[in-house]
Amino acid sequence: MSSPPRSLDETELGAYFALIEASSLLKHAVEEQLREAGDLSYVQFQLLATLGDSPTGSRRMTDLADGVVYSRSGLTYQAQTLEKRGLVERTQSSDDERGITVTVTAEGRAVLADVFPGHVAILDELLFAPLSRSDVEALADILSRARDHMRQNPPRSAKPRRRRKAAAGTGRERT
Amino acid sequence: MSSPPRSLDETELGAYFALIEASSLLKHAVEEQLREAGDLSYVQFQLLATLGDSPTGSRRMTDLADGVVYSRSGLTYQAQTLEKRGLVERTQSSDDERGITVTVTAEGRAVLADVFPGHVAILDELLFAPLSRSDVEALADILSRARDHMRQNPPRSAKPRRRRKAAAGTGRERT
DNA sequence: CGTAGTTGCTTCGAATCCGAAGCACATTGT
DNA sequence: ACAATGTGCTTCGGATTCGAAGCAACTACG
Repeated sequence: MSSPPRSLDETELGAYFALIEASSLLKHAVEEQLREAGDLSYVQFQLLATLGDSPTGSRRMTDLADGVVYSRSGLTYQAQTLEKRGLVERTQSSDDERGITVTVTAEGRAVLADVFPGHVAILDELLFAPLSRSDVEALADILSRARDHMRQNPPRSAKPRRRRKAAAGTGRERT
Repeated sequence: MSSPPRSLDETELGAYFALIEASSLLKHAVEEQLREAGDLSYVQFQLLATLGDSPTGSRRMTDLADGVVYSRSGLTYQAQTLEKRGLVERTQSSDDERGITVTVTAEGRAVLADVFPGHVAILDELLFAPLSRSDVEALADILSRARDHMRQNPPRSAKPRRRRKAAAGTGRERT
């Protein structure tokens, strides 16, 4: 509310840049592996993996969107793409007439299994190779906290679908 | 070459997911702020910031591409976009007839200055708020090492421009 | 000098992504 | 039951992305 604008020191800048760069590089590498091994985009892999993780192999769209950092529309797009390939199925939720339940198919699991070893290998080579055990532990701990914090504090996005009237008048709008 | 395929333990998975999620969330948040504050995409901001960092305010395209994790074509696109808005200028390198030197304009610097405080604020709120000083230091240290390692080891991308002959016949291409 | 291979950047086509708007079902209050 | 509001997902339009192919300028080497 009142924290004065301050600049970042060198360490903070370093952490920020390293975070962005490292994740970008890793993501690019993984994306390439996924494309070659199973013709999957990163999101598609994330979706399949999330579904495979579930005991029933299925989730609702919204839960998926929560798990992956993705826009709803992007999720719809990828779910449709995966469905066309027969890697997932989409069925109406029995509970909620407008809810869609996405389920990974046998073929989806097969593709997942096909891709996974290479995926792990990339992570080993690129991310974990230069890190010690305690590095990995520290990374997991620190970044988990950061992630949880960010999930709780949607910065100014995730608006309630339409700034509820004028309650959001933070004086931020332009023009 | 011979490391047997192994699975990742819980900590490693945690570190990996936390890295991807945290960076995604942060990037999304920052992107939104940049769009609202200065109508810049993340890459555009990175480019301007990189240029602003340089003493002369200019760099060659290739050096820019190295600094940012980006495809060449994407860089060309964004440089053109920024040029149309008058935030950068592109001139032929005197040295190399085919080299392009990109220079940030006064207006580009203005936009940068306009956007920067909000940018820092977001980082403070979302990334640094839940972290201690030593967390930040550890993060900077660990991720810098990871990043440097990845930069040195292009996984299988960054091919010498055309897989030298048929050396890459892994039998993976589909039809 | 001339030819071959490299390197810097752009163009091209297609895929992917997002936010805003829209539609349909659900829930709540009266 | 009805209206008002909230929620789940999709559609739409446009922006951004990438890899592959292409063009032009450099470099090496005979």
